[in-house]
Amino acid sequence: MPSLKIKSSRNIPEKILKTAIHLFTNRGYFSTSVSDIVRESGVSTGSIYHHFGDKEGIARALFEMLVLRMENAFDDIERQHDTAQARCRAVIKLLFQITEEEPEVMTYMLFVKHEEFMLGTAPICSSKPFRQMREMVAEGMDSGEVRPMDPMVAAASIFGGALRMISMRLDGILQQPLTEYLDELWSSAWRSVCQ
Amino acid sequence: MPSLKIKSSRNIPEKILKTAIHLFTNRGYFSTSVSDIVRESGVSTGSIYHHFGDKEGIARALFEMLVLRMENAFDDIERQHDTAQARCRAVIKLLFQITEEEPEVMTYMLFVKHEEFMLGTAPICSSKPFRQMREMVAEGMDSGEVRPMDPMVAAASIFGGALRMISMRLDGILQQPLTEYLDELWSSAWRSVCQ
DNA sequence: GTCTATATCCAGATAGAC
DNA sequence: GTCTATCTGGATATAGAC
Repeated sequence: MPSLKIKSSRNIPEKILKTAIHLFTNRGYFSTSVSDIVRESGVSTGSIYHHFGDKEGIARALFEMLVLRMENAFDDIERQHDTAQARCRAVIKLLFQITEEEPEVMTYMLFVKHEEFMLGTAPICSSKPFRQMREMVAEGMDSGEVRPMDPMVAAASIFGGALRMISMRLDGILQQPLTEYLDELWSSAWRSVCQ
Repeated sequence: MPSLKIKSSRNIPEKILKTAIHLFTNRGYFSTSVSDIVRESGVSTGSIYHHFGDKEGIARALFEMLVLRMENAFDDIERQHDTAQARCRAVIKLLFQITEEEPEVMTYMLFVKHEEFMLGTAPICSSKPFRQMREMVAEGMDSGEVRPMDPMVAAASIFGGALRMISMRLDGILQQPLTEYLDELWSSAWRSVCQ
């Protein structure tokens, strides 16, 4: 499984991105000024604009990078498992792990309203990783693992609980690491759609 | 069931709030200037600051009003139904109705990151309506309607799918009104936690 | 490629007449 | 209570040396 970590080498674009995701997720995009990024990263204004064009460019680069990594991770899951049940469980397990290991990555992917500052961007649930998740469920219905029902309802039922748990964990409402809830949550999720 | 509609009388604070929720949910809080509110509402800068103190005050008034209405609606549900099953279903039905009838209200309640501009505010899932939802599930576990399990996992399992459907509907991914999915979604949700 | 210094603009907020 | 006119700070972005 490829790490989703932002590589922490000393090169400048990566320093900028690391600082940006930290500030964007903790204070919010609009409450973070370029000067804040300059101060926290130690990189100059000029370099930032040289590499990313403008502030929105930083957000865009970050988003594209993280979505791509997520796509690749889901592709791996599809290769390593061949039932809908195993794939969906692996997706949830991965999402839980990322939430624990890199909460800012998960926050930026799921709970930042990108459309507000990245104009013309589709909402996150239209993105490829989300489509992959729905596709896994739809294939499970074709194969008979999942009972016949509306595909959107099925996808929401399988993944909805997990996404709620992630949200609550990131908001500090759950004390235990998500991985400790995995088995119980998965068994509930699967009961909701299995034959 | 009390309407959650913002009363559209001609008094000035209400005009301001109506315009504000529209702009905040469509463009975002930070991309909405007070001048935008002035232009769209026809109310002057001076009046806005007179009534709400500052821009954040508008957001705060809106939030408190909507949370209170939601609390009251949930109180009604608790009075009108006496099983966890009936209560949880009624909550989902209500949320679906509000999403269809007043999408901006639902967007502002659920998908706006209030912490970013209302400093010191707890995340929405710590708010009373969310606690009421979790409480309904916990009571169902005490009474034996819901099988024994972690209460947070149970709540996430029951309401997670519905919240996903709301999110997808507000993002334009679902073509049908949510009310048409209610029966199928509820049957999946309840299967995940029932005995 | 990286930096410092600076220009420009527009946001939030206020003053004070009516 | 409502309005218009105005102030001020800080934000994004650029210029140009090194």
